[in-house]
Amino acid sequence: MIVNIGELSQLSGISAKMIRHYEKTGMVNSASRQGNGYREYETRDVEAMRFIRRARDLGFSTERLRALVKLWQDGTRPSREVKAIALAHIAEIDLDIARLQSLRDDLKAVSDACKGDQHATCAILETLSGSANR
Amino acid sequence: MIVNIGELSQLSGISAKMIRHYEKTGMVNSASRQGNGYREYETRDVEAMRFIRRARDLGFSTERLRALVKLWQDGTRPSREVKAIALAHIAEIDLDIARLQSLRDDLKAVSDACKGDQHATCAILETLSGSANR
DNA sequence: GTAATCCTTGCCACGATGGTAAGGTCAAGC
DNA sequence: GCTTGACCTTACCATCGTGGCAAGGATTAC
Repeated sequence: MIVNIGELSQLSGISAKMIRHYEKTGMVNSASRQGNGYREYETRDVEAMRFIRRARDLGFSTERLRALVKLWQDGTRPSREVKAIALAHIAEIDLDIARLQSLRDDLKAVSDACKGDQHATCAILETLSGSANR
Repeated sequence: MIVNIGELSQLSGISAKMIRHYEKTGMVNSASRQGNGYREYETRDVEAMRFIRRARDLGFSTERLRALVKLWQDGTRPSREVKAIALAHIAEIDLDIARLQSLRDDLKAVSDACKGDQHATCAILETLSGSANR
């Protein structure tokens, strides 16, 4: 089954634009071309692009995605290497969550101090302008 | 007290680069210039830039930051408007956290299924390539 | 033959920030 | 008075992932 980029896009859920981008930046191998210059893809490429979409949906960065694709293509990799990438990604997300949570708590505290009525006096602005917290 | 952009940068913790950027994009009023073309700032401007830095540290987007600065400068705003911006920001962060948490859980589940040893068989790659979950 | 739909490449945009380059200005030391 | 170094100015480019648009070629359906 040979498909053009549009169909690959539909089959994988990745825009044609991004497929070309992934090719240009070396995430996937360059597609072979038909006589008219159109890229041609076969089943294996559809699988690869679906792989990439699922990994992308799990939030893997381009860099890690690149490594994952490489390992996926290498039938002899130890699963340890794959897992290491996944764990690193999880650790990063945990950090992001903690950071956001702390930010959220700070923000909540600041916000709670503000009455939020029709008066001009606002604890939030006071905190931000430093008149309250220093 | 009149200071140049470098000193304003030090006093506020915002790079000179970004101060110019904020001016160009209308976040703050254009600074008046000295005879030599240098921007000149006074106490009020230092306060404004500190205000911006604190809000930025709390993760406010440029758009919301712009609104906050405006309200800060308007002595007659009802605190309700300020609080609305803060609450919207909090709600957004809550969404971000929930999204990350869900992502993290999915990732953890996928990762846990992988032995992570020296063998090539890898549940993570199988999940991503769709051979396991559909 | 024409219209519609695909494909190609290339350039510009986003948001927040940093880098770098090329040049003007100022203050201090000789 | 001249050099040096630190500061200031503007302008352009880069990031990262994605979309948009434009100009043009190819294909397909009528």
